[in-house]
Amino acid sequence: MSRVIGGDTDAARIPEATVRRIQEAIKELGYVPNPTARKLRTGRNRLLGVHTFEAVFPRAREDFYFEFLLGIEERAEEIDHDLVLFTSTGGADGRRRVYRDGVNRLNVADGAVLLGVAADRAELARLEADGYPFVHIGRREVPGTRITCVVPDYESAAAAIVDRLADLGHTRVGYLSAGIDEESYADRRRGYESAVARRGLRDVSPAGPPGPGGVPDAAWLDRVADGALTAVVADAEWLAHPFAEALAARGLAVPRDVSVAVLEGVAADAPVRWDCLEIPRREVGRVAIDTLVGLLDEPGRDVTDVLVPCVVVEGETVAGVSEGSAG
Amino acid sequence: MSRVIGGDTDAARIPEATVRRIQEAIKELGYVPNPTARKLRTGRNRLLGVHTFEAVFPRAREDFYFEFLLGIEERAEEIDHDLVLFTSTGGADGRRRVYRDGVNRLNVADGAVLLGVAADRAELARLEADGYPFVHIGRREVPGTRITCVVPDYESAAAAIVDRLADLGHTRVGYLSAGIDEESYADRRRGYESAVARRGLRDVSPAGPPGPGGVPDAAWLDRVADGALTAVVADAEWLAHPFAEALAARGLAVPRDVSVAVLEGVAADAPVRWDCLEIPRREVGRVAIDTLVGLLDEPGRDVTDVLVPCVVVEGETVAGVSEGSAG
DNA sequence: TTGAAAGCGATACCAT
DNA sequence: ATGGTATCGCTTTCAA
Repeated sequence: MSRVIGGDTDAARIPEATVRRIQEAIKELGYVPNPTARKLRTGRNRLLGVHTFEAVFPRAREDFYFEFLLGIEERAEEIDHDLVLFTSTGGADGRRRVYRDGVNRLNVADGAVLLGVAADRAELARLEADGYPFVHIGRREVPGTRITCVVPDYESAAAAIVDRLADLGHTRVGYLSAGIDEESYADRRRGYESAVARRGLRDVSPAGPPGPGGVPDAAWLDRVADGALTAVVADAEWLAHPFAEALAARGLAVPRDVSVAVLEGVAADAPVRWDCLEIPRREVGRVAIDTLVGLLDEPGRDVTDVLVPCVVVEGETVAGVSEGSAG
Repeated sequence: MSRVIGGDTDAARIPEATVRRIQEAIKELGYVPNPTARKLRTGRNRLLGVHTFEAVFPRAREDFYFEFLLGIEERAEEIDHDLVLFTSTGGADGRRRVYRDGVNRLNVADGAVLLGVAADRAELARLEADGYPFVHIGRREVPGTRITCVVPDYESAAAAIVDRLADLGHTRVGYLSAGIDEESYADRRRGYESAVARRGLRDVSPAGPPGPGGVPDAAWLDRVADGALTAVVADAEWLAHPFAEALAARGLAVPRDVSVAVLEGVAADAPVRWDCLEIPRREVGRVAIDTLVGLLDEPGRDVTDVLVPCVVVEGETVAGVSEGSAG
């Protein structure tokens, strides 16, 4: 009977008469397979979990989760899976946790997509150790653990931007770091540095982290004003903006004297049309689902991080090297 | 052993030593209860389904689903349940269905909250017939079936607005109907009519449905211009607006000559600050969860529709009867 | 080809 | 007080 339900009719070579007989009986009795029992037996449910370390809907209007979820829902629907939203809070601290007094709550779903700005690395490690199939949106590195991440390809994007600067004739460039010790920032920096080396550019970045408000080191700014570099790449808009203002205070203009590119997405209606990245959040969500299902179909496979390309958006803050610039 | 896990330690009067012994064994072996098996056995999962007849996230920015989901997630989290988002589409037509070739897909969850502008009544009826525990947000009446709905209390709200008009001295009032044959509109109308009767007011509503663009019948408008009534209640803002403009064209002003109240929520930044309702969407979401869980805890209970009060928002379009009005 | 039976993991009841 | 066992509904294997 399961053979008929499972659709193995061809493989098992069941007489057509029998198939019809069973199908009629099914209709007659109003038989409905029980997904829970099915899951207990086969381990599959067509349920994919989504675990966010913060509440989703209250923030859905904001960009961070929303676009990811859009892609996740979209793709899940396409491949005929449902989504389990793990919402119930774990501890009294309000932070959401995967494990509630030792129990992995995600277990009802075949696997899960995890995301959140404040992912708990200990929980990720434990999840991996338990062999639970999951994918994390955004790179999270946990020593001694290989977790599968789906990540915007910041490294390539940063390199592409440096390449573009080099193509435009810039030879002395700098990097405005957010000073945040997080994987995605490390990715950007790595892309920048490898491209700088490859193109034989001179790196004239500020030494320390930015001051309060994202204002760079004054001494370094003076060097920039003296023409020490002609282009700058910034981790974030909140770094680029004070930088541009500091330049203006010293009589320099963007992009006339210094080109500036931002390594993150910038709202289309921002006051300055920065050259920036378009972070493919929706696509990342879709890819996360596909990666997760791949993991489920081939449990043994060792999946490395999946990179989703970023689009480089040309704005009004990058230009060719001006004639007047000191060599 | 289940006794210890289930926390029935007090009831079963198990020696403290044994409890500790088992708890240590649990930790030792890394035992983790399997929610699927649990569900199979007990029928409960702490999973609540959310079925929308359209995709949620793509519309999340819009008001319709968003506020409901906010309340749903919030309350589910509070009572320690997770949410299953039923996203996978049913047929090729793109419409989402509960039943996919006969299988009730909601069965993985203990029960479900259904919502959607285009709810499929046949599916609701079948769900009810199958004995699946669910709650519908918004009133849906299906002949021969009692489905539990959680609904904004439009009827009382409409009555309250009429009461307020009566208190302000209005004796001749009218109702601008959207002409939509839907339960929530019927609720509003019923509230209006019962209050009109109770307060002994004269009903001077237009005869037919509004014309294109929500413009009322011209003959009726002329009667209004002649002072046939002093207050109007409208199903929706798109009816109130053309009405006010038609009045203006006839030299009448709102609320000087005619008071107008709208029986739905109006955006706070709307050009006109209508007297209107505040539809408690978030609270409706919360109540839906509580009602559903109540249904699960007491399967036999026959729950009637649950009404969630609307707040009447005072704007600038309702005033007392002016002296000059014809008696 | 078809039917019978074992087992997935947890709970609840009935023996001990 | 504790250990054993039937049961939830399904899939899969093994016999007939």
